[in-house]
Amino acid sequence: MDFKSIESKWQKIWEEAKIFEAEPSDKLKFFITIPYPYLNGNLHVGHMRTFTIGDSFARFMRMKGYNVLFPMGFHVTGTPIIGLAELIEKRDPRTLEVYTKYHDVPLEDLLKLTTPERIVDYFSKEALKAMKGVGYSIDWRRVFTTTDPEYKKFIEWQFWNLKNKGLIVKGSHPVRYCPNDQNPVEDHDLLMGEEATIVEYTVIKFKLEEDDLVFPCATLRPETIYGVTNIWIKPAKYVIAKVDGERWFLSREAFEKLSHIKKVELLEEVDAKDFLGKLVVVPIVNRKVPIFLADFVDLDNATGVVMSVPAHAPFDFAALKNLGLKIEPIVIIKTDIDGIPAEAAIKEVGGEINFETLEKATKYLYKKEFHVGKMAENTDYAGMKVSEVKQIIHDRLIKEGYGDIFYEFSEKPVVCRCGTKCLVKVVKDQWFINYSNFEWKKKVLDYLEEMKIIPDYYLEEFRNKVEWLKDKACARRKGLGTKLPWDKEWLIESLSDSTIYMVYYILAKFINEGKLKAENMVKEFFDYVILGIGDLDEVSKVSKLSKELIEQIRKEFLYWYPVDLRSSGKDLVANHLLFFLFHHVAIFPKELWPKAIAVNGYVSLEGQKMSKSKGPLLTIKKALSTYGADVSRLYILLAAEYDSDADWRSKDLENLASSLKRFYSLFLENLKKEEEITMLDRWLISKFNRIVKETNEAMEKLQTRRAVNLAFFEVMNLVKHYIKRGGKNLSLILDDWIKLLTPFIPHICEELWHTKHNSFVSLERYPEFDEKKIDLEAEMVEDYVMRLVEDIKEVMKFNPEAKEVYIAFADKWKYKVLEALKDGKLKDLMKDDEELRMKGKEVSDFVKRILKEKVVNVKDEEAIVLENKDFIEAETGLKVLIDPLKVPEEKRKAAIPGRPAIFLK
RNA sequence: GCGGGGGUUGCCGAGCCAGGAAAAGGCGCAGGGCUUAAGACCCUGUCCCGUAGGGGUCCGCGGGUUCAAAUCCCGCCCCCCGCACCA
Repeated sequence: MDFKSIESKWQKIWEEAKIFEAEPSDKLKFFITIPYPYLNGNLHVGHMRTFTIGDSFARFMRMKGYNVLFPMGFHVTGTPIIGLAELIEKRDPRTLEVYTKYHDVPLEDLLKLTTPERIVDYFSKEALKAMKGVGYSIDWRRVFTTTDPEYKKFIEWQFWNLKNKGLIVKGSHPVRYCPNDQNPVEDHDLLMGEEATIVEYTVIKFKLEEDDLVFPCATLRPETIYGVTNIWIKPAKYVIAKVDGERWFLSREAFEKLSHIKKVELLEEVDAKDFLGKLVVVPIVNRKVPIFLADFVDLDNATGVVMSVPAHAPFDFAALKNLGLKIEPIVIIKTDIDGIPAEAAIKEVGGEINFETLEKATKYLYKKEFHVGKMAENTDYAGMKVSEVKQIIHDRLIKEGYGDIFYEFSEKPVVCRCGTKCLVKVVKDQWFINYSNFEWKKKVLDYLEEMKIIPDYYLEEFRNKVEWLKDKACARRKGLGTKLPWDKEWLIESLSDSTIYMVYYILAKFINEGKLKAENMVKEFFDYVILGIGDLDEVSKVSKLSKELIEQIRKEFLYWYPVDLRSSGKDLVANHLLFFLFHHVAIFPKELWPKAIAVNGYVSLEGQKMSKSKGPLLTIKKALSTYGADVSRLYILLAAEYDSDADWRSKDLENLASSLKRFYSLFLENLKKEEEITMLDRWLISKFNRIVKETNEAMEKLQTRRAVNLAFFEVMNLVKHYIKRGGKNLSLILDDWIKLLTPFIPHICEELWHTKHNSFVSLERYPEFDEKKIDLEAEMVEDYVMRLVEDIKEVMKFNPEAKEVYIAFADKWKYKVLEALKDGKLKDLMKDDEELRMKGKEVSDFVKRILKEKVVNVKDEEAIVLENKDFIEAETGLKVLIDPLKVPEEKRKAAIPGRPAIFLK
C-alpha cells in the first residue's frame, strides 16, 4: 500500500466535494481558529503540531454534529520579511545557507525572492501546499494575506475604533537602540547580549556644597538614601555637562548614553582627583558627605557616580574598610540580622573580601532586605516594607526635583549585528495601546474567569500576564502593514494588527468571491456588519453595496461569531493571546467575546531546539515527503500533551509508520462477515466501548495525546489480545474503530471506510459510549482466564519440566461465605450453618484473604476452564486436567473463588 | 528577581487534581519465532530476592498526616520557559 497516493487522492476528493466549506445552517456552529503563521520561511513541524491539534479537534467536532468553521490566513506584516528580502538581495551567505538547507527552498527560487512581495507570494503558496498536504479540513475560500487592501481597511477601522475609545495614547519609552544603524534592535539582530534586559536606575542628585554642580548617583536602591555616608567616583577623567539646565558630573560613557535620552551639552572635562574630599549634600536627608575615589566604580554603568551605603552595600563597606577611613555605617533597614547587615552578609557567603564574595553578598542582602526588610526608626518610613518604600522614595525624589531616571542594560555588553555597542534610547511621541488602562484590564480579568483555558493552569498564567501588561508601542517606522490612519508616518505594528482578524474570515469569503471590495469597506459598513450600528439604507448608500449583501454578511457574522476556540502555541500567551482578549473585550459586546483558548508546546528535533534563523528546522514539506501526512499527524499528536514540548525523533516515526501499516492490513484482512457471537466477542465489544468513552472524554479536554493513545494503541492491544485468543469477529468493531481514528489519520480512515461504504467517514458521526454495551460478565471471564494463565506461568518458573497442570476449584462453602459477605449476612450464615461453625478459623482466614485480594466473580469456573482449555494449553504448553484428587491438599485449601488451586507435574 | 511549569523505574514519558499495583505506553536492551541471511514483523523478559502462584526495595532530598503516599501538607535542592514593542 502507498499512503502518499492515498493521501493525495482523498485530499483531491474532499476538495472537489467541498466538504469542509462551511456555510451557516440550522446546526450548532463551532468556530475554531489557529493563529495564522508568519511567512518569513516555510512552515515547520512546530506549526504542524498546532495546526494538527486544531484540525483534529475541528474534525472531531464536525463528527460530533457541529457545523465547523476552520479557516486560515497568512501573516506578513512587520519587519522580518523586509529584512529577509534585503539579505537575499545582498546574497548574504548565511541567509542563503539557512534557507536552502533548512527551509528547503531551492537556490534558484530563493535568489528570486529579493522583494517582500515575492517572498510573500512564494511562501504563501508553499504554506498552502503544505497545509493541504497534511489534510487539514480548512475552508480555503476564506484565505487572505495581511497586506491585502481590504485587510488594511479592516485594520484602519479597528484602530479608529480603539482611538475613539481613548485606548490609543501617545508616550515615550526606552528601547534597545543601535546608534550606528539608528534603529531599535531586535533580539535576532544581536551579536551579544540577548539576555540583557533594560533596567531602570534611580538617579539621585547630590549637589556640591560650594556650588550647584550635581553628582548624579545611579542606584537600584533609592530607599538606602538614609544610609549614605559618602559618594564614590573612579579616579579617572569625567566630564561636566549641561543637563536639564543643570551642571552634571558624569563619566564620558554616561554622557554619550544620556545624549540619546535627553538634550545634553558638553561643558568641560575634569579630573576626578580634584574633587576628592569635597562635600555634597544628600537630598531629603540634608546631610553633608564627602566624595571619595574608588576603583570598583564602573564608568560604563549608568552615570559612573555612585552613592555609598556601607551598612547595606558590601562593596561600600569593604571599600571604606580598605581605605582605613573612620566612617560609621548607618543601618536603616531592619531584618533578622544583628549588627551591620553588609558585614554580616559578607560573613554569610564566605568571609573573604574579593570581588566574587562581594557580588554574592550584595545579591544576598538585596534579596533579603527587599523581601523581608522594614525601614528603621531613623528614616521617614519607619516600619514600612522596603519593597514598598523603594517606589515611594523613587517617586518622591523625582517629584521634588532630586531624582531622575537612567536606563541601563542588566548585562553587558550588548552588541548589534553591525558590531556597534547598543544603548538605551527613549523614543518620544510614540503611539501606544493603553493596555495599562485599569478598567480595560479589569474587564479582561473578569472575563478570564468565565472563559475556558486549556490546560486549566494557564488561567493563572493569563491572570498574571494581564496584570503585568503595560502600554505597548503599536506603531513603527519600518515594515509591511497598514499605516496609522490618523498619522501616516507610522505603520501599525504586526502584533497589533492581528488581534480581531477572525472577524475577517467571514468577510474574506465575500471578498474572494469578488462581491466585496476595498472601496466598499467604509466605516459605516464595518460598524453595521460587525457592531450592528447604523441605518441599513445609509450604510448601503455609502458603501455602494446592496442591502441584501450587507444583511447577509451581518447574518453570517452573527452566526459564526464568537470564536469558540483559539488554539495556539504557548509562545503566544504573553503577547498575541493577551492582545486577542483585550481587543475583543474593547471592541465587541460581551456575547461575542472568545469562548476558549488552548495552548500547546513546542517541537524539538532529536532533542535539539528548532530555529527558523539558525537551524535545525524540519519543514512540513520535508516531513510529508519523508513520512507522509497520517504518520506525521499521528506522531505529532502522540508525542506530547498540552503545553509540554514534543521531541521529533525519526526512529519513532519509522516505528509508528510500521504500526500504521499493520493496522491497515489488519483491517483489510478482517472485513469478512461475522460468525456466531462468543463470550470473547462480547468482551471485545465491551472493552472497546470503554475506550470509546475515554477517547471522547480526552478529546473534549483537547488531550490529543491521550486520545490517540487510546484510540490507536489501546484498541490495537485489545485487538491483538482478541486475535491471540482466537477471536474471529473483528469486524464487529472495525467501523467504529475507523471513525474513532478519523480525526487523527483521516486519509487512511477514509480509504478503509470506502472499502465498505460510500459516504465520507469525515462526515460520519463519532462513536459514542453506550452503557448497554458494557458486559461485566464477559470481562470477568476474560480476566479469570488470563489470571489463571498468569498463575500457571508463574509456577512454571519453578517447575520447568512439568507436562501437566491439575486444577481444583475452591470448596463449595467458600462460595457460600463469599455470597453472604457480599450481602452483609455473614454473621447470620455463621449462626445457622453448623458446618461453617466447625471451620471457624479457616473461615476467618478465608474472609481476611478475600478482603485483601480482588476476587474475580464468575459463575461456572469449570465450564470456563473447559471452554478455554485449548487456549490455556497453547499458552502454557501444559496439558490441562481438572482433577482435584491430584492436587495436594494444602494447595486445594488455598483455592478461593475465582482463583483455583493449580498443581504442576 | 517576578511569574508559570517540572523533577517517576537505562532513556522518553503516563500516573499525580478525586491517596490503596513495581507503577500505562514507546524507545533501548536480552532471549525465542519467522527468514538463505539481514531488516521488518510476531512472542517473551527487562528493580532485587525466591525450586509453587510469594516476598522485599522504589517515584529530586528531608520531615509530617494516614491503617495506607509517586499521589495530601511543610521545608530544601535542581531544571525549563516568559519578562515585550519582536514575530
